[in-house]
Amino acid sequence: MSEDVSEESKPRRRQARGERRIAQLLQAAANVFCTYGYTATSTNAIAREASVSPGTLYQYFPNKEAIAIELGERLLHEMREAHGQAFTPGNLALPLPELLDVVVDPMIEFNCENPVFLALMHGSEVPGRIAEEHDALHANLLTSVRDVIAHFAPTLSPEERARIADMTFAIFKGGLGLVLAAPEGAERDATIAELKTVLLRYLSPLVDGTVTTTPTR
Amino acid sequence: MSEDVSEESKPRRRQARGERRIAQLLQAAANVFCTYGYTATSTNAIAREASVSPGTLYQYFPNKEAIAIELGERLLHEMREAHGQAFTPGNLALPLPELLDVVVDPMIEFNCENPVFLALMHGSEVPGRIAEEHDALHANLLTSVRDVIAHFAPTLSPEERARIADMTFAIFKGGLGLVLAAPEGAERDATIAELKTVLLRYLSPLVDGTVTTTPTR
Amino acid sequence: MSEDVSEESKPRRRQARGERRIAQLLQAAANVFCTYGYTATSTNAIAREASVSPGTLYQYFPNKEAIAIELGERLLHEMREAHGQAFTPGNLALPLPELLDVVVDPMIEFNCENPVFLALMHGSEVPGRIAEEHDALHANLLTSVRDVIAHFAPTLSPEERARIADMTFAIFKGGLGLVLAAPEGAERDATIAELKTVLLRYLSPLVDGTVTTTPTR
Amino acid sequence: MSEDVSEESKPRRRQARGERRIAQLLQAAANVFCTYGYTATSTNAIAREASVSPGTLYQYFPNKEAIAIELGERLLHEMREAHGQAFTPGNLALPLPELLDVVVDPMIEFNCENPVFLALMHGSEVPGRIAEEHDALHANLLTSVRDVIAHFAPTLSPEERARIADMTFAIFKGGLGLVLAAPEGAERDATIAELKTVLLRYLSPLVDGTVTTTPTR
DNA sequence: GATGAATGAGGATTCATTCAT
DNA sequence: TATGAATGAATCCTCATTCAT
Repeated sequence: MSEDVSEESKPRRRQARGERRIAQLLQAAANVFCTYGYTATSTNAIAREASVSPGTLYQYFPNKEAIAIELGERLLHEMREAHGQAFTPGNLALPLPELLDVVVDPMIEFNCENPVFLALMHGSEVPGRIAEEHDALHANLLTSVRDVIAHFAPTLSPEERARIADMTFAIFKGGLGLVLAAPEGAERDATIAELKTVLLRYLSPLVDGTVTTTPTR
Repeated sequence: MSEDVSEESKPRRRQARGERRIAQLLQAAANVFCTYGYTATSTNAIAREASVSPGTLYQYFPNKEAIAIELGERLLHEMREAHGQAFTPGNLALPLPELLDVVVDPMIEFNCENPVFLALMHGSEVPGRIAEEHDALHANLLTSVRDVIAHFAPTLSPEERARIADMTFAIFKGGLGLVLAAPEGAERDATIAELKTVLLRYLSPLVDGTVTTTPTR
Repeated sequence: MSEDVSEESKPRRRQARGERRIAQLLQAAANVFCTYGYTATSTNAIAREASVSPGTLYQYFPNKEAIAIELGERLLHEMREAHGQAFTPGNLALPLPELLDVVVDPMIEFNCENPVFLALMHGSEVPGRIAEEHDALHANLLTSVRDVIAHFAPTLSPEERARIADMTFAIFKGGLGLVLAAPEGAERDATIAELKTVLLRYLSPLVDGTVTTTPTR
Repeated sequence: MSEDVSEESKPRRRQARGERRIAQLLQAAANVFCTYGYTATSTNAIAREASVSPGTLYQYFPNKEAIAIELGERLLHEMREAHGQAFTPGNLALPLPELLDVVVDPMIEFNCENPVFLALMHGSEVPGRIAEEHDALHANLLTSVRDVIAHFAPTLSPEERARIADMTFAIFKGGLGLVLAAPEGAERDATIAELKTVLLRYLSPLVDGTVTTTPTR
């Protein structure tokens, strides 16, 4: 009798358990990645942090890279969902200083709450040779930056736009590192403000579209 | 017998041999660090790259970290020796654009020739928790940046100066990553120019000393 | 409640269901054993092949060996049922060439349809140290061979008979391997014929019972 | 001084040690392969049997398969060196019974002393899908058998010769299994004699070249 | 019964480091 | 000094088996 009652609740509960495990493992992975970096993190360490056996981890992920990928994708989703509206047309119409507030603040906030995001983007620490998984995050965010740049400076050549977007993103990542390294409170806030200053000074000459990329030479 | 002949020449030769070994090992380490990153580099790989047995490596370095430290120190020395005059009083009197050329160009050049330098600074990719060895490089270079900042904007509070120096350095590192990632030639040159543009726009408001750190708020 | 309705129909249905499960699992095991060999086959792989959860498998078999044993027993039964009449008195009266046809052909056919049978007999590939499960198959079939030998050469000592039976069986197994390895069609048929030739030439001197076992010495 | 004395003796001694280790590891592997079979043998078990650490094993062999391959090659060499003259022209001129003695006896002897040889040939127990490493042994020995067959029955078609060689080799392997399973002494000798009987009866009709391959059909 | 999550010991392999020569 | 053999703990990953649901 009771077997027939809820033909779906049982599998659902199972799935729910599985989902919880995955979330738990990803959270654990985030912690360990943050503490030791992606490369130095072992799957066993993740399992230990999640208080599960190594076998359990491998029931949900085929290897460490898959964990990083899934974690990155989820964070990206989360970020888009939480702060995706930052790039809406209405905001794009704002003057640059306000736009920076509207765009940078939520990004910073999100990264403060999920410092593993930056860790994943730093990824395999090899400079100039970024691994696939982290590329995804990179590429995805870069695209957004490019779009904003394109909106503000539509007359630039694609190469110039790409270069400016790369640079903007590099600045942001660098600044974000400083922000995360700063103790929460006034110091962190000041660092955030400083980062916005950099971006504002760098990008404002582009706004009217009359400035060439390399004015110093 | 031959040990008695010249009580100094042999030790000296030994020292010379040792120095060559060390240089050889450090060069090998630089290569492998660049290719695989610090964490993923094994001491055996370094020894192999140096065409030396693992035992020999451990005769000169107690562990992997010591190699990175020594490598960093030597690079720092080299850099100071090659481009240390950039910070001489004469140069500091230059207007900012010229100063940037004079300071940034050699730094970039040096890093293009020694890409391992950036690799070491990225170091253990962990954000906000930089390992000892890389701290040294960091701290050392930061000090230089701070000095320049102090020269240009002597009225700033130490905290502001530190913040600006940190940010400047972060920008430089981020830009340097882009430079190294760009293919040599026009693209790389443009990236270098762009980096200088960022720095110029960021720092020029400080020059006359009338600008506060956070104009956007 | 519903348990009281028909005290037999439900258990029976259950037993029937159980039987189906067992058959399904054994079939799956046969497939996987054939493909990867007994040792390299995992119980999880069997369960997957049977589209069943690992837990279900263990509800019917205590471990991997039990699966092999049961599979062997069932195949033995099947074989006896399908081709057991080969050894009936009427057939034993046939002259050797015809008897070989009558005995060998169905055996070959059965093994072509159930290649796992040979896999089980090879079993744990260890020579001279055959595992329990496979021993059963072995012993059982050997007995049949011995009986036929005894019928044809009743004057031989038990030891000689045992030796000849062992050798006959070894030849058959070796030949069967070649048969299964040969592509179906003319090549396989020729291999079968060749196997019968071997057996005929080996055994025909025994038929009149006047030949000793070792004529070459 | 003493450093210069024997510039080769030291490396040589090292090489000698390495060679000893390799021999020791191969011997250990042979033991374990014989006891548990190739598939069920773990590299750790081999290392343990050789009383060395797992790391040591991997200094000499990249993986388990490489051990099996090297072991097979060495055994093949050894066999050829010890009993290779069995196939010399002079022997091929012998009548079949004598030839069998001359060929089979040393082979049997060698295999009794190196039972791992058969274990390697059984290899991955999968029927009809023999792994590469074991193929080498197989192919190599088969070639010898084919050559002898070709010498005795030059008029046969290549297909028939191949089939007869395959069958002869299968018989030998099967018989060899029985020989190794038999306790040393009279019983083993009788088994050897029986194997030769089989081969003699199977192959003697071919000698005059007048017999077709499949007389029963 | 059925499921599939969970386990943890074990297997292959690597690596920082030590040691005998 | 230099070598490279040796170590053994640690890594990634699998698998037979158990257990809660």
